[in-house]
Amino acid sequence: MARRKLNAPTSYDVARHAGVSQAVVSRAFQPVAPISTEARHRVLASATLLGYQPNAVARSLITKRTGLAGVLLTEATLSDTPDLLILLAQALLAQGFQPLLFPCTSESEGGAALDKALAFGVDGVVSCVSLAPDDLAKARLRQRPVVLFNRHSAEPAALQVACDHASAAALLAARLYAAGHRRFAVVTGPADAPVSALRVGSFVARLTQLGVGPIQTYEGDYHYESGHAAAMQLLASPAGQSATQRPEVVFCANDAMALGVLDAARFALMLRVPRDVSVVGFDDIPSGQRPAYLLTTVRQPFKEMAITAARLFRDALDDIPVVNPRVLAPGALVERGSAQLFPDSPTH
Amino acid sequence: MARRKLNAPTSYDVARHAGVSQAVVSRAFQPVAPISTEARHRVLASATLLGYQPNAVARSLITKRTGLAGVLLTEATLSDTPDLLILLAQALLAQGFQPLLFPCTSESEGGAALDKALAFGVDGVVSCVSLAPDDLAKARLRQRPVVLFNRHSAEPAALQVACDHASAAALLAARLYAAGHRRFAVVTGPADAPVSALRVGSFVARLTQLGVGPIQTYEGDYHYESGHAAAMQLLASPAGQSATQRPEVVFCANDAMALGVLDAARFALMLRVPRDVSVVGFDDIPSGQRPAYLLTTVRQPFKEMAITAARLFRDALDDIPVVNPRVLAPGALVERGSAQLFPDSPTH
DNA sequence: CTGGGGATTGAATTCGAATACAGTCAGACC
DNA sequence: GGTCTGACTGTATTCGAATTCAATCCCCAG
Repeated sequence: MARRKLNAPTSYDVARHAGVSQAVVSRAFQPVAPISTEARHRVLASATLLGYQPNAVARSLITKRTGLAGVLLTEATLSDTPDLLILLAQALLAQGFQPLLFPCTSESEGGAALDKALAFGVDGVVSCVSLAPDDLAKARLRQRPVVLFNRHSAEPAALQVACDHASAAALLAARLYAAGHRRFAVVTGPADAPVSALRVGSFVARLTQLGVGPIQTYEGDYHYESGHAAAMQLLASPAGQSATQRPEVVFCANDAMALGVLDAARFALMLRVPRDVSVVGFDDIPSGQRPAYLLTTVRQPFKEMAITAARLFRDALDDIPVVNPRVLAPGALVERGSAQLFPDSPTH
Repeated sequence: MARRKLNAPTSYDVARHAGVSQAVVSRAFQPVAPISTEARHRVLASATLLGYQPNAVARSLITKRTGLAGVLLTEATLSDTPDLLILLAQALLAQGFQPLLFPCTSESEGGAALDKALAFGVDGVVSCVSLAPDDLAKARLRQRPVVLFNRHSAEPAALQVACDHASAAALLAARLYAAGHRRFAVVTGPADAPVSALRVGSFVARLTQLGVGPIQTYEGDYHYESGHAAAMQLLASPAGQSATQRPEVVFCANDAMALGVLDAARFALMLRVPRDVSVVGFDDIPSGQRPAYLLTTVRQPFKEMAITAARLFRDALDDIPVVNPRVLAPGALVERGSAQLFPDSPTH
């Protein structure tokens, strides 16, 4: 394609107009630099007159900073918890970084996305996608901080902010057990989703510890529809299966699937929730809060997590020693109406 | 902050390793360039060995292309229709552009966001925020295409992709009128939301045209809660107001508010939907599709719109003459259970 | 055996701003 | 008055890849 002249004024144009050298123009745009106030005013006046703005590309070439923060996330995360992106973007923006999006179709694309981000010259990355130790090493070699968000790495120095999925899930399991439930089923996320593994794994482990027998498992994909399908399989009463064999509790690896389970139970299977079956999820998405659902779930403190991640990011970039590179934020149990959580209330 | 050496290999490093000049390395990374296949292979081999990737910043400085597409959107849009961002991001990615996010807190920040985007060196912008003619002019001066997404500009040459909100809303109004409804209420979005104005304005205009009398209006803010509040005011039966004065239809400028209206009607006011009141929205968000809501609404063909916007963007950037700079995509009426749409069925 | 032409190559320049460094200038102080 | 200091200013260089242009090389026709 033909090179086109882009009549954006350069620092030389401004310099000529203001009667100074290009270096002075450059200095006028830095907060602290050896330049007289008089010169600065004159330059800025000429600049606004000509509509000049420093070219970020040229600046980045020499400063090695672009002001860009790569944000790696899967489409699943994006559609499942859209608020996360807003909060993360705001937090990064507040620290002076523009979020550059790298959507991944699967959890395994993290490495490629990181490479791409580094090639784009991002100052660092916040990753809501798993990254291999090699990838982290590559970024560190380039002095680019990587903050893992709700993802884990064995690397002790890796920066990570995550919700304490395991503890919350274990607590939830214990509460349900204490309420008298003994027959459980779980709906997992896709096999490669680390967060699902953490949640479901911990939930099941706690129950097993408490002596609960085999727990039915259905592998979902984080979407509403798969929750619906899960319920149809887990809760349906085929000939020969009595209601006393039906799970009393269905725990889902995320809220979207829990809503699917809930709707299937109520509208397709004509079960009463929570009387016939308790449904619990994880995330606390807005629609679960509505009176039509009143989903009992675990809330992730996304806002705080996002702010922490952005701060960690910035500190690492500024070589400020990081006190605690791995932040675990507690999940909060949100009790609404979709689960029987009290031993005294009748479960049948 | 101290300048730190970032040991990312440069084209010179690769050149030395491969025993060629820097120019050859550069050429090896372009799809078509005067270079022998043998040299290309050798360079690429050295490159992978050293972990070299061309520095996008340096490249951009000379090519005047960054491969970045600014995406301007309000937080309202982001939280209201999160799928839009995914689809837009995917469509831009498919055309070879990385989406750089510019979240705006209000519709009035578009100009500032555009300036920022231009300063970052984006190749162009897709804006889901209103832009003043001055802003568009500025971008054109720099040869940066701007595609308005669901926003309108009087400028005849402006690139725009939008859902035909007006026609869809008018059609919806006519259908409801034909079904026998005569008492209407509307819940608008925030005053500065152009899309809300289009939808509500057209809806009301069509009804007025059909002879419907005064229509109650409630100004919402696009959020679920404001829909709930709207319903409490519009549908409550204070002393002296009989059910025959209650609106038969509540039209909301978006689905989120419609869900709020629906829940308030059913759970707070104990009205049956659609028997006592019909509720319609606009957008077709996932939760409205669930059996708990079955919201009657208008679907925006976001996927097609996103693809069109990305294509328009690319074509404009490549100087490919744009056949039709203003694309209007039809909205599809989605009839579910939340509104009485048939004249023959009993409305009382 | 030689010259022409196409295919490659490399040296040098370019993009635009930041900065090291050397130079200028005014004022202060002795 | 001379010199020193500090505050600016300007020149030249730098960042890393793309590209121009002149120089080579190789192959083949004459």
